[in-house]
Parts: sequence; C-alpha cells; structure tokens
Amino acid sequence: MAHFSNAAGEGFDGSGISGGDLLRHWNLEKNALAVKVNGELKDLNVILEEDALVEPVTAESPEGLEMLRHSASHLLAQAVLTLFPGTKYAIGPAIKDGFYYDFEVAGQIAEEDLPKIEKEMARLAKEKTPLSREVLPRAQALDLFKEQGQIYKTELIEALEDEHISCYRQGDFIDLCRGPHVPHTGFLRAVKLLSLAGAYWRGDENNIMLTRIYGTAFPDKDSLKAYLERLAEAKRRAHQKLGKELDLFSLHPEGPGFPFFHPKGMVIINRLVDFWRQEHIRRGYCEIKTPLILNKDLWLQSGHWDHYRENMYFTEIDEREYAIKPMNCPGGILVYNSRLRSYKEFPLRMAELGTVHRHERSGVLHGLMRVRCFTQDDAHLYITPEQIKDEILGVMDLAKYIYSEVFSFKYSVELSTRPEKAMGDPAMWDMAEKALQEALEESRTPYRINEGDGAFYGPKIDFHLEDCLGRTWQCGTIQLDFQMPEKFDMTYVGRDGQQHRPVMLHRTVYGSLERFFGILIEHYAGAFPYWLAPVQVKILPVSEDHLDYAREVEKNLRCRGCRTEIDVRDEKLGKKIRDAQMEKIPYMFVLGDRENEERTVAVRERTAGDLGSKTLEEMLELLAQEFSPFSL
RNA sequence: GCCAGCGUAGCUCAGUUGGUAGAGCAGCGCACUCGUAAUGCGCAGGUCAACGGUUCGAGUCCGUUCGCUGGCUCCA
Repeated sequence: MAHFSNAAGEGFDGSGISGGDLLRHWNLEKNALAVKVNGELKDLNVILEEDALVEPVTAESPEGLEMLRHSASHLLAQAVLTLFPGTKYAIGPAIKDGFYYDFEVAGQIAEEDLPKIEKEMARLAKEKTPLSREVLPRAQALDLFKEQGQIYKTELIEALEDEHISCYRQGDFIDLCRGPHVPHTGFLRAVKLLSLAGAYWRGDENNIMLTRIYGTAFPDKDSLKAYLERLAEAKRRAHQKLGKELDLFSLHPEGPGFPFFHPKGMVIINRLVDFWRQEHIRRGYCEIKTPLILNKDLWLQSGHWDHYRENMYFTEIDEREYAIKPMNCPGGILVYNSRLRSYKEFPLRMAELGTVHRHERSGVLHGLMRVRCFTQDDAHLYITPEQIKDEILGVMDLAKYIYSEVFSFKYSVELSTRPEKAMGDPAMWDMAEKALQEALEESRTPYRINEGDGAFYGPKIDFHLEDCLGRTWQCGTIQLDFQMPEKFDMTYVGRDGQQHRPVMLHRTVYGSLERFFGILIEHYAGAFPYWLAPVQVKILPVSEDHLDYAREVEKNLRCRGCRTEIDVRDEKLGKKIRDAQMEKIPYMFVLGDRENEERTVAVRERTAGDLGSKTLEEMLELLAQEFSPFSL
C-alpha cells in the first residue's frame, strides 16, 4: 500500500512526470493490472485525488482475475468482429471460472472455428494494444454504435440513465463498458475458448437466440493448464460415467428421464433411506405413503391444475381424468383431513418417500440430476403459527447434520420470495417470508435472496449442493405454506375448543434420492464410504484350492451384516486385486495357504494398501470402527 | 422447447476423397492352479441410433425423427 499525491512538491510537475505516470510505473514494477484507490478498483491510468491510498491489484487476486477475464471477453469480441465482419456483439462479462461473449454472428460459427478465433486473439494479444477508457456524451455514444449497426449496444445504452457513457477502446474495437480493464492486450496470454452455446438475448426465451462463446483466462499458461486438467478430471468423475462403470444405474431411450437402478445402486439408495428413516424417527416424524395416481378434482382443488398443469402427466380411468402426482402434498393433506386433528398432536411431522412424475422439457434432462420421475424425501409439518420458527430451525438443523456431518458437503442457502404467479394474500406472503428470514438470521446461516423464485403457494429456503463441475443443484427445501390449508379447509381443534387453521411446512433434505445419489457419486468419485459401499469386502482366493476357506470367511462376514463377495474367477491374484481396485471396494481379503493354516486374512484397503495379516476377529473389530451414521 | 456438437460390438474407440466393418477391454471356451494393479490361445459378438432421399453403390453426402452431451430458458 502506498500514498500518492498529485499535489505540488516532490518534483512531480517539475520533472515532467505526472502522478498517473508515476503510479503506472510503480504498479508495473509490482506486476499489477490495476489499482485499488481508496478501496475502489480502478485502471492503472486513473487520475489520483490528493493523498489517495493506493494498492496494486495483481492477476492472482480475485479482482485481478475477474478483470483479466473481462478483458479477455473484449479481446474475444474484437477477434470475432475481425474474422466475421458484420457480427453484432451483445454482452460479455466475466463469470465464475471464465468469461463469455454473446454474438449475433454474420454467417455461421461452429465449434471448429474456435481454434481459429483463439489464434486471432493470440495475434491481437501479441500487439499489446492498450485498452483505454473513453467517456462519451450519451448522444455521441449512441451515434457511434448506431452507425455500426450495433443494435444490442444501442439498446443497452438506451436502458442506461447516465449522461455520459463509459467505453473501452482497443485499436479500432470499441465496447460499451464500465471497466476497469488490464492496461493492454499483452496481459491476455493464457486464454482458452471452451465451448459454443445458444443464449437468449437478455435471457428471455421470447427474444432472438444469440451465439455465446465461453472461454477462460488465467495469469499464466501453467495455471490455465492446471485448470484444464481439473476440468478433465471432473469429466472423469461425472456421475453418468461412474454410474455405468460401477454398474449403479442406467438410462434408456425407452424412458428418457426415467432412471433404472441396478443392484449396486439400490444398495446405496437403500442405505440412504435406512439412515433417513432412523434420523426421522429420532426427530419425531411419522411416515405415510400416498397413491401415485389421483383424480383431477384433487389437483383442481390444490391449484396444481391452474399453476402446474404443463408439467403434469395425465391418464384416464373409467372415462374419468386422473393425474400422476407431481407432488406429494395433496395426498398428504387427505391423510391429515381423514379425521379431526387436535393441537395436542402438533407439531405433526408426516414424512413420505414420495415418488413423483414431472414432465420436464426434453432439453433440461441431465443424468440423475434432472429427471422426470424421482422420489422426494418429503415431509409435511402441520403446526400452529407459534411453532413456525422452531420447526424451521429444526429442519435446518437436520439439513446441516446430514450435509455437513454425515457427508461433509459444502452447501449454500437461498431464500426465495414471492413469484409473479403467486397464489393468495400478499400479507400472508410477507408474514411467511419474514418467518423464514428470522429463522435464517437466528441460526446465523449465510444466505442469498432469490427474488421472485418461491413456489406458487409459498416462499422457501433452498439448500444447494455442488456437482463436480461446480454446477449447483437444489436439494433440500423448506417451504412455508398458508395456501393449501385454506384450499383444503384444514383445521385442528385448539385448547379453546374452537377450530383453527394449521400452518403447513413442506420440506425435503435429500431433495430427491436420484439427484442426491448423483451428487454423492461425484462427491466420492465413486469410492463410497464403507457404510454406503455396495460391496464392502471382496474376498480374493489365491487359487481354486482356497475356495472353501473363502466361503467360510464369507459366511462369517455375512452373518455380521457385512456386504461381501468372493471373486471366484479363474484369474491370477494380481488381476483380482486390480479389478477390485477398479470397483473401488473398501477392503480386499486375500486368502491362500498361509491364511488357511493360520485362520487369518491378508487385508488390503483401497487407499492404504496392504494392512497385513489379521484374524477374523481383529478384522471385524477394524470394520466396526468405520464411520457410520447408524447408531443401533 | 431453443442453440451447438455427438450417436460404429456390452464398454472405449479406429474406419482414407462414397466401393460393402476393425482393434483393445469385457463375455464365452480351452490350457495354466497361480501370493498383492491386467496369464496365454481360441470363439462369438454389428439392420454402423431410426426412417427417408441422392447415387451404379452410403457407416461416410442431404433431410427428418429419436436419444445423449454442453449451454439458454424453465425448475414445487
């Protein structure tokens, strides 16, 4: 950090060096792309106020990296305009891990053009053209872009209220931009274009679809290379790929979006369910099950017919219309309403592993993460208004326990507020939003507000987990609902003997078993912890002679609930070990003459390797020490 | 749904400017009876996603449909 002054003295004026030049010099020595002046990010050629506090911003800092990528997007636009004259350019920001730029390309652009564009960018970078800021009067800026037929830029300027428009110029390329930017294009020497995609202008599907080019930029070639390797590694652990390799699940054209679970996948799903049941019993939930198909009247009453019809599947029974449930709540409400309820039952926590079907648009399907048939670990809590906060806190505690303690996930939390197509009284919405917010504040949970993203019947708290490429997926959710109790005329008898309206809380923790499973596969890269592993111990007889002893050991393990298999193939030991390793099985027991005589097993662990010889009793003790969320 | 790319044996992939389909792994059989990450030999396996068109001739070119992947929009 340094103090600079433009004031007279120190020979600035006398020596003919301006404060700006001095600053530039000082910062280039420090390898800075920009500076923070009194905490604010500025270009290197900023004109300093008297006694400004100045810090260099290097390419390695988060701000520097973002700037680098933003500047790279300008370079991309310049290259595309050079190679595809007549192209209209829209917007090009830096994003997490990179940048993009949207174009209406003159002619055709294909993925195979990317190397050509990269080459042009490299050429332009070599020229070290300065990126300079130009502030134009509004009318002049408008004329400038209008002349070139840049309709997207003029539309953007028209939306701005400023008198003066900030632009950045590099050579003959000029872009509407707030900045700041790197001093010259020479800083953009580690840039890679990644993919081509369609994107609607201003994110509205009624608008024209532009061509988006994604890329990334790093301070140097080594860190770019490291990033690309990370991407490749992430692709190797994609759940679709591992699901096939480890024989966990499959998807078929016969049922797009309807996953099939194989025996090994079912072991994991069932473990998740067993654990879920245990934890819910402990936390005072009961469990119900409701039908998959219910008649149309129910969905009319719930509001799904009006708000959710386009995502529902329908069928006909005895010439009457039925719907396949897209959500579990209406069924759950029928259980609630099946008899008179008392406040003494409250908080009434009814869980349901409910399988739902939703007609998702074909383009959004994604492995197990976005499917058309999935099982929610749903629950509906029927409570009094006074119980709202405690119950929300209770669910948040459960989510934290499962995400953080059991699975060591990092997760983010969002509060989604009233959407446009909301049902019901705005005052109720305000109250519900406030209750959720209070619970978040009280539990000191960091969260982001997602304006207008709530469910049609109520606001919600969402829990998001990351997949291996850093994409986030909503898993758990807590939704506060005052609408359904009205619609279904739900009541309970209070202490005063009068009928009251309950409040309803919808919630999930896994979200959907399918999605959570997909994320788990990637989280563990297929090497599931002992308590989830489809096969926990693989028994490897050295030769056929040791099969009898192998069966004896297998029986012993099975009796104690251990999931075990013998590799009975007529193969060499090395091959059996390799295959067990590829299957990511936690333990291998090697059995040969020695073990047979000593009544021991030679233990190999998938990451630690050889653990030496152990008696079966010693081994069972070791296995018992493996982490398990079960406490039976 | 929209944009782009892809679809060849169970899996991973090769297949010249259009001339009639190939490897490795997996599977099956035989031999070997094996000590810590791949034993050898053999056999079998394909309406080249589907349908239509161009052509004497299509895995290859064109069109349509389906599916998958990456995005966009959407996502209770």
